[in-house]
Amino acid sequence: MSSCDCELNACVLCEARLYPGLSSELVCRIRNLLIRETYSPHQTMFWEGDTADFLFALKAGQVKLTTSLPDGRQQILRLAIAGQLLGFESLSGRKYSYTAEALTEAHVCKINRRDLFEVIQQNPAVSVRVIEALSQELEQAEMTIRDLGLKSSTERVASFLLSLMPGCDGPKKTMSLLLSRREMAEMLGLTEETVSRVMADFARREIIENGKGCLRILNPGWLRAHSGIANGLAIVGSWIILHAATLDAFRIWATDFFA
Amino acid sequence: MSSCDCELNACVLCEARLYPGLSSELVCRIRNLLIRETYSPHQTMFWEGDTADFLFALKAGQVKLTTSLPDGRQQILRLAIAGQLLGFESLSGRKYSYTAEALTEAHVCKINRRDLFEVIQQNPAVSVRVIEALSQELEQAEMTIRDLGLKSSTERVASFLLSLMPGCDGPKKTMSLLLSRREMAEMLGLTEETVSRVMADFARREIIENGKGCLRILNPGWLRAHSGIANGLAIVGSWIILHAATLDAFRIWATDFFA
DNA sequence: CAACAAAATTGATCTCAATCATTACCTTGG
DNA sequence: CCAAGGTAATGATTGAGATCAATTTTGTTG
Repeated sequence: MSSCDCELNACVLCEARLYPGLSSELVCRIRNLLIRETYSPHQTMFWEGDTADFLFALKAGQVKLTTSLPDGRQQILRLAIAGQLLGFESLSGRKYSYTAEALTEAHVCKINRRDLFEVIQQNPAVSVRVIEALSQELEQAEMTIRDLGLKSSTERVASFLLSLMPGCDGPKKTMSLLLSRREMAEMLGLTEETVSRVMADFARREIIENGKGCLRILNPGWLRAHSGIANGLAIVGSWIILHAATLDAFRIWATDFFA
Repeated sequence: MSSCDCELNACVLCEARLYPGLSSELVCRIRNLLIRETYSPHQTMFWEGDTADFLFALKAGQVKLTTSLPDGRQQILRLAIAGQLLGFESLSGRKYSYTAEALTEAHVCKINRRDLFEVIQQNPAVSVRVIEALSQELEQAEMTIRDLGLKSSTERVASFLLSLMPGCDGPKKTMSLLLSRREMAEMLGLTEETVSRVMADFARREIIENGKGCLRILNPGWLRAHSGIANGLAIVGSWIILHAATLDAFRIWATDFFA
């Protein structure tokens, strides 16, 4: 396709994440509908309430999604990462339901909502990818609902910190913390002060170690045990009491243990 | 297609919601992959942790989606209604991430996960529908996140009651309340007692009137004003102070008012 | 570097909702 | 009829986290 004005391999991430297994011809056709953009840190991609003309695929970087009640109370819905889709929530509505602000430099592909329909109707592989991405985001959102509905402040901060750990491999790895205390509070449904206190407590117990804008997790095991995802299991006399929800995890553990 | 063993118009909702504009031939082909099922009230469709072999489309009825932490704390994620999809969150994983229990008699179509991929790859119209449905569910989930993160107990109960109102038309209409106090609490991130107190308070103020399993909203305006979605607006001297998030709603209100 | 502003920490107090406990109110079945 | 068990309402008390306030730390700018 000679009218294709983009090199095939220029947009690796985009291609890898959205168009695996498509012919180069098809990719090119789609490419012409896509607009690539880069946002710098703290730049706002779009505002809650704006007319949602474009939908976005995040190729690299991290984006903060915020919504608020009319009286000004703010909630961070999630931190979008590479591979996620932005703005699809407004597919049937007309307006963005949240504000999207880049935390790091962010590379996106944006597409007009009409063009999107054309693309997904013509490219089954793309629609499968979109469905998978949306399903995963829905699952993640539902886990957030669970956490906000059930967890204590300590558990919320603990699970948040764990969610920052890249591969759950080695402990003691320093990593960057892009959010301020206020933003952490806005994510976790707490106040700035509470987050600060919990973090200070963690540091005092030598579970974490925090410098400016970065963080080192010294004791991920403790965090896991106090993040609410720990197994509910009690030993009373010669009885082992465990919650039904834990049964499966226990089975695996027990099999390993007694092998 | 003679091998089609179902009448075309037997499954109106299913067709209407998932397959608009498809040829009857295509619909028939898809139909053979679909399994229709009916669940009675309190029957469990699937359990959290079960292998997710099937995905569901809810055609009629109401289904409660519950998840829990390993120590037994429970959270209702949402009440699924006709037109919504169930189990898609497990599309890339292997297990259901929540338990689905019918509240009313529930009519569903279920489909094997492999067959689903075939269907959406062959039928662009279906995938568009699925994408729209998932987007809407994601938007709804994000609104729930906002509510759990920000709202007070009164605001939570008020918005929950409003969400039960069918068409926001006339007030004073009696409707059925399918959830117990405990279940309302599990939805709203509160305790049974708190919900009971707030409801009693509403009844005392003559905002609602509640019998067993049913409910009459006497003053929807009050509920709206106290559900957290009310406009943030204060008048100080000759100044009108309003939050940026309210600006748009205010503009519309003001235009009407001064016309 | 001083001077200022913003972010973070820490302390004191308060409040809303959780917790604990009791009673009332149903429904169902013997 | 009462006994039993489950749901709801209500009271008394506690407690986790919010709020208010002060201080320290960090970052920014002339």
